[in-house]
Amino acid sequence: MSVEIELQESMNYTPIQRMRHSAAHVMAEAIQEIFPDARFAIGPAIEDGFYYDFDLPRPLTPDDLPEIEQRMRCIIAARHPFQHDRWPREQALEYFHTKGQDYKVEIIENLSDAEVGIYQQGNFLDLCRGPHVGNTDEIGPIKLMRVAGAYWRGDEHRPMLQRIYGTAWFTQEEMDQYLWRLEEAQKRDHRKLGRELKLFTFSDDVCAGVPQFYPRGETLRHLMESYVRETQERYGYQHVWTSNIGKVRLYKTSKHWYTYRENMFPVMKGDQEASDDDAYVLKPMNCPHHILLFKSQMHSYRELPIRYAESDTLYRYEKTGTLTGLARVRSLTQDDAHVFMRPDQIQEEFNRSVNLTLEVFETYGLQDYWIRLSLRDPQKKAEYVGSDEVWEIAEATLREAVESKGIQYEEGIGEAAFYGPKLDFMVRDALGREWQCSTIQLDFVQPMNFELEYIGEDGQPHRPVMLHRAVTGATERFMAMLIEHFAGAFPVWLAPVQAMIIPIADRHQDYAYKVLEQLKTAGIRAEVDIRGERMNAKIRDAQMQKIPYMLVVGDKEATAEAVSVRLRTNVDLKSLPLTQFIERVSGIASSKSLEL
RNA sequence: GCCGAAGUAGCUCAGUGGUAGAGCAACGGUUUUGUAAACCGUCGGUCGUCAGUUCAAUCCUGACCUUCGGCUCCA
Repeated sequence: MSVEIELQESMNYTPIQRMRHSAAHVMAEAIQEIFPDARFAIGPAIEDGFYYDFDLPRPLTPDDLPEIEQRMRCIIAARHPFQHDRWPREQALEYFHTKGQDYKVEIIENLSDAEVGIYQQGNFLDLCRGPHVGNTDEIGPIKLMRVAGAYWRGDEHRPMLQRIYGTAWFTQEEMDQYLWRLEEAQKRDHRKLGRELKLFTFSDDVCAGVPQFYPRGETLRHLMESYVRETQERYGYQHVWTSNIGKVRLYKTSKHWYTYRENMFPVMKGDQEASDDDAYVLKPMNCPHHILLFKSQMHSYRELPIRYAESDTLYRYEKTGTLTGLARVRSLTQDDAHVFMRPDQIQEEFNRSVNLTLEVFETYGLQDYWIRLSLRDPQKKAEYVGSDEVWEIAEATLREAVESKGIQYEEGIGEAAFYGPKLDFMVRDALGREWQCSTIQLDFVQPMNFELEYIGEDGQPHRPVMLHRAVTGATERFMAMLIEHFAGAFPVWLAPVQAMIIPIADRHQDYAYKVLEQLKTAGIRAEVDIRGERMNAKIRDAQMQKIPYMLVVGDKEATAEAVSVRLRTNVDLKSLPLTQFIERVSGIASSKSLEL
């Protein structure tokens, strides 16, 4: 987000945002007291709080926060009024230049107004459009959360500034509630649950960002992927399999090489005499491979659309600093598909993709997502391939398709893929970070790169249009989201272990295994807990593993061919005939119900 | 990749310039249990890796690996 936009948006601050923005200024004053040579960048209100970016003579550490916070409290208690003024542009430039405030000077230079806003509280004077609260004592409880690095203007080629994030609320109750919410969110963190529920792990001896899945995690992956596969087939997709490696020249043809070569895992250069173009890399994306499948045969207009789907693992060398549990990995399994179609089929194929995605979201009970229409940044045309004309057609077509479908969306300028605009489904994780999952991309460019053709009704070759789409995106990232969405308590159809059989005493083990056999025969994933623990301990452990059903078996159950059913919701269903339990679970699992 | 923090037993963590501890887990024994942790005992760590400083390094310094919080990026 540009500084200009932030400053403009600040005009529309809500009361709490205004207070948070004022808190940022107070923090800046505290910093000025500690570091008289500090240079100030920007300090807006954000969701739940505020931040301010500083250029300081030394790095901040978390140990600095208490002192800054203490000084802020003093400033707040000193009841300084926020004084607003408007200075002529030249005066402001002169002032900030004299003060060595280069960042402020740069901001003013980018403003076209004749006058600029100035706010002062206590000894701190800042360039700012405001608005602010009237007096520092109107600022509620504050807490500084963390220090972080941030590039000036978000540009990695510009200086790295130090950012302090803080939170501010009108009342202590709201603050406490917010901190409690953060704690609760941390309990859902998929990295923590992934270890506790024995789903996956990472090893320093493999590769950063490459998860290793335990049996329970693999079961979960497999169920997720099977579900998408079945659904896709119902929607008319055909599955293909392409390799895990490809030659550099393939990705040069698709132009991916020129944008992403730094992110491709090199494998080897085969023959010493071979050219660089013949070197191998691990497959970073499927599109060129699917395109080869299409291109290697003649196609009639009657065959279209052709929908090739593939769910396999791609490798991308993501920068180390970007890796985050399963949410950002270097080995990602995309439920990818490429549709080759006639131009007149775009609308229908788009609808088909959207419907497929929404159906899957519905099954998972996902509601906390939003949709972004990702467009090209017209200021940075060089970063995209394809002519203006093609882009205009693609963007207009996609926008028209979204609107005719009646979908609510927000536009994301500069969020397009390098070959075309897309529709992205954005989901939030437990800690409020947003991740792109599903995506639908319209592409007129790759068919040109590969000179794709089909034979039309007129007997002449025509160029097809492509649709790239992923339903859940990457299995890994979607799993991260599901773990957090369900807090590890997966619906029955997804639970790696659906039932834990708990024999009360050793003499009940035979019956427990008999129950296990019958459950397995019925396709229910179950285990017997034969450890020498007491029943209470076994129940506790199954509960902590979020296993949907705990089946306690003792003398009564053995004689009655029954199981005593306890749900992970603490509900006790008492003794049920085994056949009745099997019927119940089978029904819930096959309907993918979220009930127990 | 950049800024900052961190890495001690399988997990959660304590600790010190003189080669380390707790709880849980695991294992062994006792107990044979009716809906969220029985009791006793045992094992377990070249303190992330490699160099350097030092009589002596888990502790200090450097590089690297990995993780965490952000920034940038995400076909």
